[in-house]
Amino acid sequence: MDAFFVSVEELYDPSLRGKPVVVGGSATQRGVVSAASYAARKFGVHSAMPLRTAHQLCPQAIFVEGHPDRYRKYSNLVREVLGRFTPQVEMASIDEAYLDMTGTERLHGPPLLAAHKLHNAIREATGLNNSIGAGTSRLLAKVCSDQAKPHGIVWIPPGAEAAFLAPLAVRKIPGVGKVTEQKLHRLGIRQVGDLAALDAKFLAEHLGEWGLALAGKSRGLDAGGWFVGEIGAEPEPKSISHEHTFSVDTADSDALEAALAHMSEKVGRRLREHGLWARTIQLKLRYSDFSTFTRALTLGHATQIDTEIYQTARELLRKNRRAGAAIRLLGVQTSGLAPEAGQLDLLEGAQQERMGRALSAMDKLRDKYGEGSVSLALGLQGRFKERTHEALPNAPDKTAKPKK
DNA sequence: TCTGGGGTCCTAGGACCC
DNA sequence: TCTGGGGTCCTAGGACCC
Repeated sequence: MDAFFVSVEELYDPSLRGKPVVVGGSATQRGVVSAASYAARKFGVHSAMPLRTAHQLCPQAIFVEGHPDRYRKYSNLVREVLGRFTPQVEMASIDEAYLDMTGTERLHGPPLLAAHKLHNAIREATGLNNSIGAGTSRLLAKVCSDQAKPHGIVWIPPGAEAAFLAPLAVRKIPGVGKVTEQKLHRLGIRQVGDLAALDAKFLAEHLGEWGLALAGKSRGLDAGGWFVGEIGAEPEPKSISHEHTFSVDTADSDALEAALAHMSEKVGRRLREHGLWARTIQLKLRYSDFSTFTRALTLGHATQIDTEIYQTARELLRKNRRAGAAIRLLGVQTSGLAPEAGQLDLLEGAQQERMGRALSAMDKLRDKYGEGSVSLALGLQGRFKERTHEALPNAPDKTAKPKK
């Protein structure tokens, strides 16, 4: 999808159309640009840029808050359209998908015709601009769709892959970022054609396993960790996390632990939604100087219980934080996810099951009556009301049992 | 100009096991 | 008295993507 977040905002407020628009928050807020309209891009504004920088570059830009629910809604609409063309659809992100069109020629015609139908169908169903790349691999399709933007279609027929890729900058290959680009430049490699001309062994020597994958990509193949496997399988998440950058750095323990409790509840809730249990809890810490640390602990069993996640994260925080130092960001991540609770003795297992059911009931109450309607007895002194403005209600004392 | 939040994959070292 | 080879799990950090 082209400038997806901006385009969706334009649907809700047509007066934004054609103007420089930045999605991500106010111009003075801590944060970065999630999406910029093409009018804003003319001023050098792009995603991942600090909001304040964007404001300097383009003072007349309109800054709007992001609305994830709206984007999810339109993403689902697009997904429905894609499903009409082939069952083998893989959403690669909220605004990007791969379709395996193998064997659909009799239904949809040759690649370019099928792409046009799809392009129009998406536009009709959502009112949103989109770009389509078509080719013999996911890598090709992805690179083509980038070249097709905005609102275009690019198809590279079989056999033309290498010639199409050769003149492109190495940075155009998905997976080649700033660091790899610099590394390649130092080796005298600037274009994809330079890469393709090299011996795979040479690349492997300088870049390890990644070099081998690059050699394949430079020839238009789906190689390396990305892009392997069939299109269409919805993979289970490997980690679930929540993090928050404070609007002002803080060393206040109550505020930090309240934030941690809030994030633990968010993570626990999403684990339950996915029906997943986590064995590893990770704490993420960022100080004022932007130095960032992670500390993890793997439990003897798996959990999806808010309090257990919270207590583990809190221990990690208490043990590892630099005393007195102001903290910019805290995060809670869970990994080692499995669909079952796993190793527990019978008694503990039964307790976990009951706790899990109680929490799911709480989740339903929150759905119905709002986030503040129920809370776990997390024993908080502080309140967490950063940015989200959903302050936790006063928690009962530690001895209180969760209500039925 | 100070740098979000949600992810995936890779690397590398150490513990531990056979 | 010096010191293998393979494998898995865990931890920490980093590149990269949207």
